[in-house]
Amino acid sequence: MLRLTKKADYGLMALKYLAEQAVLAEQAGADLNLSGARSAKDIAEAYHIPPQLLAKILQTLARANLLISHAGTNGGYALARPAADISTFEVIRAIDGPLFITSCITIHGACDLAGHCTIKEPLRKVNDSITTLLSGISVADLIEPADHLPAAMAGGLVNIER
Amino acid sequence: MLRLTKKADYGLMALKYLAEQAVLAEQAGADLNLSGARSAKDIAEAYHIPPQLLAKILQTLARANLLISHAGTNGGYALARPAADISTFEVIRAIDGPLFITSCITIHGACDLAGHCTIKEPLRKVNDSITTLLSGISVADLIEPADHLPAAMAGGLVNIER
DNA sequence: CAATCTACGACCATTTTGGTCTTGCTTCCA
DNA sequence: TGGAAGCAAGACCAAAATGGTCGTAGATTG
Ligand code: SF4
Ligand code: SF4
Repeated sequence: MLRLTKKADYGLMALKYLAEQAVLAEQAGADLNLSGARSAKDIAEAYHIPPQLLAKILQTLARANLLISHAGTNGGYALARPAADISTFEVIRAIDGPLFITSCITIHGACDLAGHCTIKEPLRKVNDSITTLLSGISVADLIEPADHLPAAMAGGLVNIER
Repeated sequence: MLRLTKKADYGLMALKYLAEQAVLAEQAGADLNLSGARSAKDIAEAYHIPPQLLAKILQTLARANLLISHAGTNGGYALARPAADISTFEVIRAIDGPLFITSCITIHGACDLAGHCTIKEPLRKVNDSITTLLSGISVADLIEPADHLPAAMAGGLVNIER
């Protein structure tokens, strides 16, 4: 249950890696435009994950406008936005699709028991809570765990009532 | 991603159903011992879900001490504890097994990149947060959405730092 | 133009999930 | 006392999701 797919896992790792590279490039005063661009192969090697698979993941990430790709020699991928502006939720959704907890929520009306299902609404709340939680965590937070996370969202998180 | 299996879904529905039955039985001043016991078939029919499958789910739930089973004519299942004392987390874990977000967390050390994975710890925090969230929601909360949910846990929920 | 990248889609193996069937055991009660 | 009604357990199977590969085509640079 509640398993994060390996693809999403890989994606997050790559994002984090790129975020680190961006920081390094900035420190070195490098060209801001392509700061920290790395090829799929480089990242794959750094983490020992199947290069071809990672490539595909990065492509979907690029399609979702989370990454900027640049083909050709010395090309590669770079973050489309500052790491702090990319939430883990976006990443996961981009990779694994918009599917969420129950079948009914996303594949709107797919579950044939939707009519006499009494558990649907409460579960949607749980779902929302998790979404909120994930949305509150940026890629930047992954690289250096932050304790300044939005306390504001706490209320919405545990609130199941309408 | 983060998909709740249908089995868990069914399980929750059944639990909720039994919780309602328990309330009804109590109101009618019925025998407290087997209050609201229902057969697997009854529940399955009420929600139009495959009876055999539901039966198996209820069995695992009974094995996990969440339900009490009683064989024989007029037998069936009843909640082992008051609905307010059964958390959705327990239910889900009983049915879908202890698997959680990343492979590394539960199948301790299964992921072969565990060594050079830098994302593991932060994800564990996220995982814990979801666990806490789920643990805070009881079956009783499903039947009648409560707004008196523990605000105390909010802090722990969003805290990713160590 | 050649090397180095990304882009995209088809394809396949493995695992997980959802669901069925069969067989056996327990309890009640007529 | 013997069914009927119920649970218990396991083998088994079909469909879907996941993880991963391959091949080909197009962009970019030097
Ligand atoms: S059973 Fe209810 S909660 Fe589950 S998918 Fe169907 S409608 Fe949604
Ligand atoms: S990649 Fe990292 S987070 Fe994902 S399973 Fe492996 S060790 Fe855990």
